[in-house]
Amino acid sequence: MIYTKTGEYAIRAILFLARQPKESLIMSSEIAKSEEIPAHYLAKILQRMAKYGYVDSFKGRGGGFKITELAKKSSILEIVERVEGPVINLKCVTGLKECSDENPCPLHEEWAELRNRIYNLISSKSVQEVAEKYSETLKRNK
Amino acid sequence: MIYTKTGEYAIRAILFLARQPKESLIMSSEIAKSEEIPAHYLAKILQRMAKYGYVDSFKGRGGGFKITELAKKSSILEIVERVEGPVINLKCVTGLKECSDENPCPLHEEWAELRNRIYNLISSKSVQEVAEKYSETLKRNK
DNA sequence: TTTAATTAAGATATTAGACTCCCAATTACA
DNA sequence: TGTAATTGGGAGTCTAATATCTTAATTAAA
Ligand code: SF4
Ligand code: SF4
Repeated sequence: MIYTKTGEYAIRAILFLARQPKESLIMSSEIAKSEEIPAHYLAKILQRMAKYGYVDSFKGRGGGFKITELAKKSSILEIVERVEGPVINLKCVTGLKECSDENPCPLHEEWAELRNRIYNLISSKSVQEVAEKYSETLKRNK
Repeated sequence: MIYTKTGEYAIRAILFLARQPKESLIMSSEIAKSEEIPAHYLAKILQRMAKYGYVDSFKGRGGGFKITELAKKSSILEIVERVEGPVINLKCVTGLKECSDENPCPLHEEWAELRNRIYNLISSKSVQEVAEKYSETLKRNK
């Protein structure tokens, strides 16, 4: 896993919201059930995402959440980093402390390339793009 | 980070031992100091590695540890998995639960390739190879 | 106006990993 | 023979992430 559960839940929730019909309000409990995420824990995450402007929240009966334009335009990496803290821990495959720029370990070169590609993979596409393509896949296989 | 601290410490310790002159005994505390690893914690890890046959241990005054042939031939992945538990958690970049073989998310294809390359990177070279190449680098830059 | 449904917020509980401490067993050396 | 230096092993502490629980605030509907 590249990120923590908190980050994973956040992404699963936001991608779920991104696949819903425009303007529809989804309850926290509904997302939790569909995505098999602990309900109260998810509620906290949604709360935070509301503060960050990734979802709009509506209290009271008939209330719920919907994704914002900001979130649609954001990358997965951006959202995860916002939710779970400063930086995803992808410094190193090996996690060796001994390395330095002058003394890279023998795995460094290939690792550096892979690391960049991973970052690119989760930062170059918007949530909306990912969600749309995924919806198509789901439709095709129905 | 791909693995836990425990796994990281194990690898740093074993690579440190692999760089030492043949047959020399190194104390746990010495490794801890050189590699900046909490001493007592490392002691535990070495204890376990002794059980697994990755290091030979010698008690009493003048005692210490040395790497075994088994460890030299093993890959980094093998040792980490043995020390820190069944499997390294590299299932997914995104960590999405929603995916299945029939419904892969849009990132799956590239991710699967990267994941394989990471596994390959840490499983195709032996500890000895990695240690030797690293020793050369250190020598060159001295 | 009352009740039910929903999010907001804060407090608490659980867990796993990381780390520390203590003492027993072993061995070398004075 | 005794003392110091080492690993072995068990128990315990600390911490952050994860998860749960409880109450307040808000809103819609009865
Ligand atoms: S040199 Fe690179 S791959 Fe090797 S331990 Fe350092 S960061 Fe990791
Ligand atoms: S389809 Fe692949 S990349 Fe996407 S969530 Fe599943 S395992 Fe991860």
